[in-house]
Amino acid sequence: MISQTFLNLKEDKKNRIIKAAKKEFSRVPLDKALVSNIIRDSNIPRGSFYQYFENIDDLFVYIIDEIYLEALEELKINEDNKDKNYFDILKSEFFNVLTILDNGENRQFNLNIYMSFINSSLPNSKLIKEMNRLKNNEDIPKDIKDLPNSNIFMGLIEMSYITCLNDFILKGKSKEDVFSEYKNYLDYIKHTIIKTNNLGK
Amino acid sequence: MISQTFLNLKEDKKNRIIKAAKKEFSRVPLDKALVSNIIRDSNIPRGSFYQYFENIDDLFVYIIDEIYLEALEELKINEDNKDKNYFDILKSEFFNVLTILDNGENRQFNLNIYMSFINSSLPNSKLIKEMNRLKNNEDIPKDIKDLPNSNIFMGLIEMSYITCLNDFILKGKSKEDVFSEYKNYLDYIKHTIIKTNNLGK
DNA sequence: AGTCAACTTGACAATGTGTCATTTTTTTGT
DNA sequence: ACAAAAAAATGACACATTGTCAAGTTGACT
Repeated sequence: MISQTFLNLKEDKKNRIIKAAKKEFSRVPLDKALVSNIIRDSNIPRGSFYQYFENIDDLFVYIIDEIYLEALEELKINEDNKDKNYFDILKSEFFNVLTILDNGENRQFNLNIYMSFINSSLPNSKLIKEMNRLKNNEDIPKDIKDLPNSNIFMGLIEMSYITCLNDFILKGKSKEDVFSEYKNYLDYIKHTIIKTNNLGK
Repeated sequence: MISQTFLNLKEDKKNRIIKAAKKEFSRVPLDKALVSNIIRDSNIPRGSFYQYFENIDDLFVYIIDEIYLEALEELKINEDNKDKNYFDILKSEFFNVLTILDNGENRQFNLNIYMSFINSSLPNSKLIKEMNRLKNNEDIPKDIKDLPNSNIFMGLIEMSYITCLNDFILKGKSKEDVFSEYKNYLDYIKHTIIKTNNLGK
């Protein structure tokens, strides 16, 4: 866990460290990130670093939680899901995620974060907990939950999400292309559900 | 590239190196594997290692190509796809892959290989080239290729494959469970294709 | 001014990588 | 059979990185 000592630091010093860390996490994924670079760039002694953080993972978790949880909160506030059907909600949620990530300046940073997520288990991250919560979504409407093959097409929906996100981040496809790809998958799935189950809406 | 010098080595020495390397790649994914461990275990001097291999990736590629390409070849020979429809071929191919991987003794090894694949680009690997060739499968029957939404459900099929492989390797599910999961997805997809396109068979 | 806990610091041991000059072995030409 | 040349083997070395720790500094409170 991050130390109280770090939290108590003067804003200037704290910001220098955060800035240097962001720079390092933009350079490479967590795996390859070096404490040495961060202490050089932020101009703090080695000993201090280990006073503030248990290790580099600790700092990583602090930074991503700070950045993405904030962005996620902001989107939630602006979201209005009344009068939308389930598939439309999914689409707009995906669009929001793309919007957070589609920041030219931070593209490499986001890519490295994504790779770090794949590779590391970061049990202390609030962001990861939040993402898992979203994954085991409890907001699935009852009529869909009750369909005979519910678990299968919920699986297909999740796969589509992951695949499209992968295309965006790892294959560097544009936001527009990927969003349209996601919509196509969802429409196809929705279409087949209606055809095979004679559902309205 | 691996050096001719290594290939010319006496069997005994070569095997010692391969054995030590397999041990190391079973311990951790490529990222974390140490040359130091391999030269200690195989009892060769540091200089020799770098005489034989450019770096540790080089050795890694050699070993996985050796192991998996062989296994892949063997399966191809035994495979008889006559009189099978496309979905059944996909199922038996997936089953074969599971069979290669479902080796209790090498489970950790396989897991680490899989993680290494996700994390590293290994352009010299014949196995990776072969896998990409399989991915852009040209054996898709014409009637399926010509369907209106062909690319979408080909996408769904590929996603199912990757998801189920992930469940097997990363989530540690059993071969049986994962195979049944894969069949469910494929049957669902097949079913919806038939329903929506009125295809026979 | 004195005390004490909290904070800071950089030198250090431990561990790793890749290189290279030197030595040893093998091959080649006569 | 022997010398020269080529190939292979070797380990010390320069350099980089991590995490620790003993010693020094600070500042709040008495």
